[in-house]
Amino acid sequence: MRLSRYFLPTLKETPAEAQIVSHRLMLRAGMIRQHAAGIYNWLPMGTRVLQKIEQIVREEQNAAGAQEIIMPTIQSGELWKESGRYDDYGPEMLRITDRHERDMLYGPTHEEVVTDIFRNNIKSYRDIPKNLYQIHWKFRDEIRPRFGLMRGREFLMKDAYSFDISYERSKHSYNQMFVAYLRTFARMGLKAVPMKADSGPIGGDLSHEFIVLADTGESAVFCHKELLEKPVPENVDYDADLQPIVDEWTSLYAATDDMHDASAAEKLGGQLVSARGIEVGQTFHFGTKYSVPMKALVAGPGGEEVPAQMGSYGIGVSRCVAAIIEASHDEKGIVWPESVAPFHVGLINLKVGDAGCDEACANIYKALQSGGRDVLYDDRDERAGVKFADVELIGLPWQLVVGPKGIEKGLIELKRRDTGAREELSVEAAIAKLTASSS
RNA sequence: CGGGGCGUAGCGCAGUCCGGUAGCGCACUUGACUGGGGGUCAAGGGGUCGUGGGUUCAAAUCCCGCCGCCCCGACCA
Repeated sequence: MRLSRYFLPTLKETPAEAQIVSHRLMLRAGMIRQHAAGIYNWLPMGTRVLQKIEQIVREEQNAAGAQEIIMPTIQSGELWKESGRYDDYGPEMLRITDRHERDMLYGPTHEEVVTDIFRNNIKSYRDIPKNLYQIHWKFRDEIRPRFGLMRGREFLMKDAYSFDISYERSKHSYNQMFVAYLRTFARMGLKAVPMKADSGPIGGDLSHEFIVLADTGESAVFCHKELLEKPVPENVDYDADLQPIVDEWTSLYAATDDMHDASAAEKLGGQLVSARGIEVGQTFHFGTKYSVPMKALVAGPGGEEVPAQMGSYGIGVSRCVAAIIEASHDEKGIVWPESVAPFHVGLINLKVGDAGCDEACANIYKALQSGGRDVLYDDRDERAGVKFADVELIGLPWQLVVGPKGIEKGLIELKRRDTGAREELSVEAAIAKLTASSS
């Protein structure tokens, strides 16, 4: 993409309403603009990152055996009356009446709808397990939206729902999502620690919040130091027994504020990490909470009808964008992990109009693109300082700097955003280096 | 919803106390000079001062209502 043609309204100064770093940087880097309290427009730069994250989530969900569907954003209130939540949910649910005075709502979550899909189409234990997920927009009319995307009212969420014949079997579905989450967040460059969560009135131990440590986190969290360094599982066979992996991750102490056991944590001594955390995902087994009232029954091997055992698994996709920035930025701006960066390389032409620079940049631009790299080519007729500041603000992993002095010697500069390391090399060597590894 | 703060040009702000017809920096436009880390010089454009009403010869400024945004709290991916 040529920057001169790209819609990228960067800001030198921080808008007054933005208090936390991710919100500030997203506004300054031209990723988002606020539409109303807790509701945002996603501009091209933000959209690219959001889609990168979405794709990682999608790939890992698919690998774990979940199947993507799309459910409506506007739902019928009838289903919610069936489950009993229409009256329970409260003002957080945005209620709408259509022209025929029917009760509708903008979905804050989709247990009812997915349960309805399930019961209408699945009748036998032979047809399950099933895990259905979607990635789309939810609306929750928060009392107080704040912190930009961190607590918006409208947000992009991945929500998966598993259906099993028995509690024992549903544990496997739960474990599949648990392991998929470990991998998903790691691929985004996030260190997300699974922490025991309050599973509410249902009880049981099958609920975890996946927490990213960051100073601006909304809640206090505590965990064993080792959890932050633990490598995530590779080449997972999701049909195999995943319990050992889950046990390995859940045997070390980790708890959010409301689940914190001070005396247990004390025993860790110097191994205890006490920090703030951002919740980026949650896994939750809720059994027959919806399948019983909504009559989502399947015939078991003996012909008896039993309610499906269900679980739900959420990832705050748009929140992840903010969480990644909270976890990865410096005084100059965002430092994107390569896997979610909107572009791989920022190509800076220091002297637009100089024949040598223009030609070298055009060649590099073309070569990198055919090598599968996303390149943001700063071909604006601007001073060097402006260009460097912008490229660093938007946080691309690599900078390629092409200037007349270097070109005379056949050299350009390659710089990493995260380490600041820079080297001078030939055009060919730079292209080779940037197209070598896949990411 | 309780408490606090803010609304003046795209962004950051001054002016409000003490009423006299709107200003600064950045951004933007044009030209020249420039060119290796948020340029220089010159000339420009852009604002019903959130909104409705009131007081007054006169309101960004004083009074009343409303709307919006931000922060702390209760609530939450």
